[in-house]
Amino acid sequence: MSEVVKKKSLTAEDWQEAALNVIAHQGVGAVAVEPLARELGVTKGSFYWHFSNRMDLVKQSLKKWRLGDKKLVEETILTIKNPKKRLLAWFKLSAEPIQTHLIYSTLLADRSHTLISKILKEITLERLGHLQQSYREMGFDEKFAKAQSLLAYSVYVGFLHMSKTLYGSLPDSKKAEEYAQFVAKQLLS
Amino acid sequence: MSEVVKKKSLTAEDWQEAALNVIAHQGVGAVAVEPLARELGVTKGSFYWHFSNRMDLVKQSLKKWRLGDKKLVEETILTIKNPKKRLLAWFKLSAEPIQTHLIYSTLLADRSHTLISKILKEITLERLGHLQQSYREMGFDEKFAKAQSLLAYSVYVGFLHMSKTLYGSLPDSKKAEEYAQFVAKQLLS
DNA sequence: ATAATACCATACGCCACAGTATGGAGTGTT
DNA sequence: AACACTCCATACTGTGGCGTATGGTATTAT
Repeated sequence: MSEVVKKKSLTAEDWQEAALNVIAHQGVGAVAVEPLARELGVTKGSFYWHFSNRMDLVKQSLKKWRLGDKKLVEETILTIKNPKKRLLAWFKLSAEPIQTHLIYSTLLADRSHTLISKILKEITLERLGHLQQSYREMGFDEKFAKAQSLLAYSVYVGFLHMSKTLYGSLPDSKKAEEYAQFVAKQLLS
Repeated sequence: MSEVVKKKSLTAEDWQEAALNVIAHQGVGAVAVEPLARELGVTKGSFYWHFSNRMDLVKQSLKKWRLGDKKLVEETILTIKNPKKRLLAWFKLSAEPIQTHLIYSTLLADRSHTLISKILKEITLERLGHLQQSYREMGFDEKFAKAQSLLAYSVYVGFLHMSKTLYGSLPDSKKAEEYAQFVAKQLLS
């Protein structure tokens, strides 16, 4: 039914998506050219036509991921005017079983390259900013908003790892919803 | 001053400590025999006298780590009778800048081997049990104790990653103490 | 002193993957 | 029909690490 039409040739995006899939489940270190080529049913010849080298693929893949993730947050979270509701939506989205979270949680422990560390720091600071802003808008003072946003973000990161560790995958939407509600209750009062 | 006495020969423990150091900073995937040998000033010949192969080293290193970590928790946390004080002590220890936390946080994103996943799950469940027990002893009902322990443990895991991500290393004792106090205030009331 | 044992160096074969060089099939262009 | 361009296969070279085989040196035991 789905995708019966065999593609004649691959695009750079095809390679990036395959790479992101590997990153989400095995980490950046597992992104290898030849295995990927095998998986896609082609050879290295194709790869080196689309990319200059291995790191180039990783770089562009993560760029693609960041763009998609940013778009998701901007459309579903930042559009919410009420700060408390915005935070709640953030907690809920955080617990949603989607690939972007898997990628992020895998990146978090990867210190194999300065590029990764740099990206991680940028994203984290950006998101902490959003949280802090919301807490400020709720009327809390600067210091508390900062501490609370750090706490909330720690919960987010920790939760991702926990679920992956315990269940082998992210929890289903129902359990996630429950958990998000509990977290919100503890962190929004 | 320190360790002026050059050792004549290496022990298996020397290799394990070197491996744990690599794991803490680069992850299990970065544990390689020849680079380690270079670092220790010997050759592979030494390694394959002490261990049967690479995975054997990883296995024994993580075993050593778990033993040390378990001992630490048992001596400094589980001996505390008062459950609230015990939890506070746990939060404080969690924020302490010691290697064992680095190792744990690095392992959390490593899905390169079933052994790692297995170990992670065991440790996590064990620690969650301790937390849950404490919350129960504080008088909370089963369901709340479970949810709260999951939340607390998420904060712990998240905090480890956050500090490493933002500051490149675990925070100093002073900041850690501050943070632990804040967390305790939010999660112990 | 001699023999055994502990520890390590050297040298080897093997393999997986990175990256390059080049040719060639398909498709569109004029 | 001739050409160009896109995409990929094939066939290399090079490197880094794994694991083995074997011999050597220092230490300890007897």
